[in-house]
Amino acid sequence: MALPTQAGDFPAWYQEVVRTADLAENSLARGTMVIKPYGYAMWEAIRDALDWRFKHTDPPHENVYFPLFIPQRLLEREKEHVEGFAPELAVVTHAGGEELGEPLIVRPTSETIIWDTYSRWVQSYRDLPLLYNQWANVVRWELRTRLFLRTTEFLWQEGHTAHETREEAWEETLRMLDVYRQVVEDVMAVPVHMGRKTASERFPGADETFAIEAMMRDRKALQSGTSHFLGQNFARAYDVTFLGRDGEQHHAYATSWGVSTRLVGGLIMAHGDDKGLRLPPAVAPIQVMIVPIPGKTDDEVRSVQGAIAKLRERIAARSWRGAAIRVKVDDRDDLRPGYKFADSELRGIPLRLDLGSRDFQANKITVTRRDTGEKHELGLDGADGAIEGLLDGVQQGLFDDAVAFREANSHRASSFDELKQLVADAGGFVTGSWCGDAACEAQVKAETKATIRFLPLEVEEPGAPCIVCGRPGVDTATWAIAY
RNA sequence: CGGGACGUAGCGCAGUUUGGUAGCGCGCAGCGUUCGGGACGCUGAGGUCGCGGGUUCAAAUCCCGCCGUCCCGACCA
Repeated sequence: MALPTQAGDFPAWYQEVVRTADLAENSLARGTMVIKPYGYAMWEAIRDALDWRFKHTDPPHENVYFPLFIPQRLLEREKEHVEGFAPELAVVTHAGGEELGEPLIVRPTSETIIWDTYSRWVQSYRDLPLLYNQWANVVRWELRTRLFLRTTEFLWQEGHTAHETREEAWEETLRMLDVYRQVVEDVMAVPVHMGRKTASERFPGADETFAIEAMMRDRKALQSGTSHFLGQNFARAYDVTFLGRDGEQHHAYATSWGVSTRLVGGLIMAHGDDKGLRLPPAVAPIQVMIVPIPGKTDDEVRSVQGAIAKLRERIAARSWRGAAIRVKVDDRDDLRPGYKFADSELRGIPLRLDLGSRDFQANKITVTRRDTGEKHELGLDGADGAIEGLLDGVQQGLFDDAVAFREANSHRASSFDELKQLVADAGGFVTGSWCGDAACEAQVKAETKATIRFLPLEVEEPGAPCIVCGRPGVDTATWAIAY
């Protein structure tokens, strides 16, 4: 279980944590997984935080649901889009005991069916904007899969908006990217960079793709969410036109944005350590675990149990970040305390309270922070009052840890040799000047396996020559090996 | 699709070279001793050895065919 120092060993550690912490397991169908209650609860916490923010933007978004199946001809309307997704489509050719006249695609994403529908919903500029999101599953026939990070079927949300003007759609694209940043940083305690993608990493059919990029504990990058400015491409392909204020017909402008259950994988890999998961309290299905340490005599057992029951109630009656504190007593009577300590750590529970008869007699209780391992002694009577502050501490501590780790593993390169050496020896993020040519980008990938993870949100002239070819740089790029 | 490895109990594996009663660790069930950092003893349950065919007195083991999984690469939230 030791956290590997070599990137190549990381998958084994990851697999082990996902399995032993009881988050998910492989299922029978190729590349798919069964998400178990503990793992699903983590997803729910992330999902709810996102959903709330979608609904509280100005103007707000609403949820809708579109079908799982997409008629093949519909998908084929947008050329770049269909070419991008063709290799990874699952197609239903038989149903009801017969071969279908027209195959049905299992959605890999829903732009096509949604924009076909929007063509009937939009006639006037007064119908705009459409600000809709759906929570759904999608299927992409990936060649290699890994629990949560890349599965054949995954859960996600996809926002699809239609706008009157280019400016408005552009703003929406960046607004939702920032919503992702907020949730991933504030709730998951994972710091991210927001940036533009290069043309080669762009979503098929998008004019511009933005992403949030996080660093994992093995120093590899994980694209954690994307927000696309789709221009008028889908409006043209699906005839979404409206009569404008000027009395003329116009094509609507589009955005789409999504995050998936991959975030759960990112959470595990951004915070995990030798002992297993480390969960930020905002995501933790159980925030506080109370471990009773039974005494020798029946009297002792009873008094400890009584004290724990009272403490549990007092903690559960308190709230943190607007919700009741999720507290549990590990009352499994067939396990020894040492096992329960390790189990609580493996599952990443932010705070553990140990109470035995010695504590009870001294009227105190020991609290252990999962993120740092620090132990504090609290008075038994006022212990519940300290929990909120401690949860704040863990939430902030994990974020600060991750920021420090990322900064320690971010480097600048001024030459190709330096880039190659940094990627090979140090790993992490390497920033340098780039001429904008896809050939230079491809050369770096071929020689180092590193790809450009992001460019700054605004084009920024680096004022230095491209570190690959030496021609004038037009952008500042950050390279990394990615998941 | 190219290169490599593997398929034996719920999980992790040994046994295959050299054919001869199906094994180990963890987990699981019962009982007892334990219990402040992953306890121990005893007893027990659990297996069409991936599938199909062949060779043989006898196949997890040898031969042929098929299926599946994992790892490295190309694809990707």
